[in-house]
Amino acid sequence: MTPVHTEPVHTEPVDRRAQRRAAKRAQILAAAWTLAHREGLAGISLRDLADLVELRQPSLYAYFESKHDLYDAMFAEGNRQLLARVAELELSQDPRTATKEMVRALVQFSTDDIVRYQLLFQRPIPGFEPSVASYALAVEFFEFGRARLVAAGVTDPEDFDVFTALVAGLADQQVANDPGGDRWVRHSERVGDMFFADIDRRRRAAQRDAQRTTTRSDAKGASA
Amino acid sequence: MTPVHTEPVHTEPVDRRAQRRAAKRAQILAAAWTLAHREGLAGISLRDLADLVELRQPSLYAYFESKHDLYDAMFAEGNRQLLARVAELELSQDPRTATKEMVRALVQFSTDDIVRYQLLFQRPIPGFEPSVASYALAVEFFEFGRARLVAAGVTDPEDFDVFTALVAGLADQQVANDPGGDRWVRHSERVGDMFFADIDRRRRAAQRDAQRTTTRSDAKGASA
DNA sequence: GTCTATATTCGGATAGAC
DNA sequence: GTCTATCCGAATATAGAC
Repeated sequence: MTPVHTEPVHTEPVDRRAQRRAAKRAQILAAAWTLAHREGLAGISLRDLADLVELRQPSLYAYFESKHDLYDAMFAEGNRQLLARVAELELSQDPRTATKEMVRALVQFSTDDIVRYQLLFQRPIPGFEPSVASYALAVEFFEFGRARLVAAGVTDPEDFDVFTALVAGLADQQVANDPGGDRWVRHSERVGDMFFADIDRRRRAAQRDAQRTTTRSDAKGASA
Repeated sequence: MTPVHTEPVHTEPVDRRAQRRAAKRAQILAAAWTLAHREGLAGISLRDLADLVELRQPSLYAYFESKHDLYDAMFAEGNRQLLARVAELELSQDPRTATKEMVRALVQFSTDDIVRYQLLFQRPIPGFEPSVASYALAVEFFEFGRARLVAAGVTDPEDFDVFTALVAGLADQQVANDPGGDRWVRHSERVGDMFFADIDRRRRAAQRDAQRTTTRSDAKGASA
């Protein structure tokens, strides 16, 4: 009963301690997602969360500095999942096909978990702003998307704005009106084709204009 | 000072009473929008609201049965404003042009007041569902939009789903990333053209397929 | 690191006098 | 219809013992 040495009890290797701590943190995070699915993101209460992981509510503060800190961890986790999803995609060699595959993956990812979608792409928690570290993950995905479009020959920022609107619209409608389904997911390729057809159409129009200007004003001079 | 008859004081015509009441209700509603712009939709507190209209907080219950009832009135008002906006549009005779004008008007309407947009098109208040009467206004606008597309020859529900996604995407990106600006508003016509070009392109493809089937199997027989 | 106990704040809603 | 007074609930966060 009465230990002769208290030393051995306290000499649990630091690695083990950190490991146990990380595991508990992960458990709390998982429980937070469960609660968010049940009550909504804003509906998570630290009391309920503590119950789920068999802790008292104040003990959560040993793992997260505040509720916002918890949201921030969820935001980071969601973004890492998104990055992992696109990383495993085995994209086509054809850059346009690859772009459409990415669009579908993103819309599918959105409908797979709508509270995750809300946390990543909407602002459902008043006052919550991700930390710079977490936000960097979001930027990383954004830049990945842009790179796919650049590879497909789309470099104009205006074109990219149009593209983001198309993707956002598919995801938004999917999540809002057919959560978990595929009513808008299945239009991903079509919308991608629509976008590239528009790019081509505008390029032809621009070429035609340039042609007309050249022939009319000066046979082969530089335009003013 | 001391009234001989109390009667005249109480015989204020019912019309006047109702009028005063309606005016106060409108004042409260306007104050609620002001607060929503300042603190967010979910950030409205009945105490602050009462302060703004020089009432005590419980007195608000003489005008609204509950906070949800207040949100419902705001939801209805926003939808009436949207219907009024499109009603005054003087749409073009050409149905495709008219459709694009409507798209621009909706995206512009969204960026004109982002909390109104959130209330009408997102679900920022957990647990709030509009009443049937208010929801009917939203349906009315939806049907107006569908009628414009039918007039433009677009009747396939799948096509309409794609269309709603495009519009939702423009509004969503506009509100989220350039509130009050026009970074996505200005792409309204382009996206409309993109959509109709896609409709045409798919029709040509369908015709070509039908042609090929007919010529190959039976010169002029009905397809199986 | 976990606990008990509590501080603190704030919210919507109700009772009942006038 | 408006008021004062109050209820009731819920939430995050902190203090301090163990």
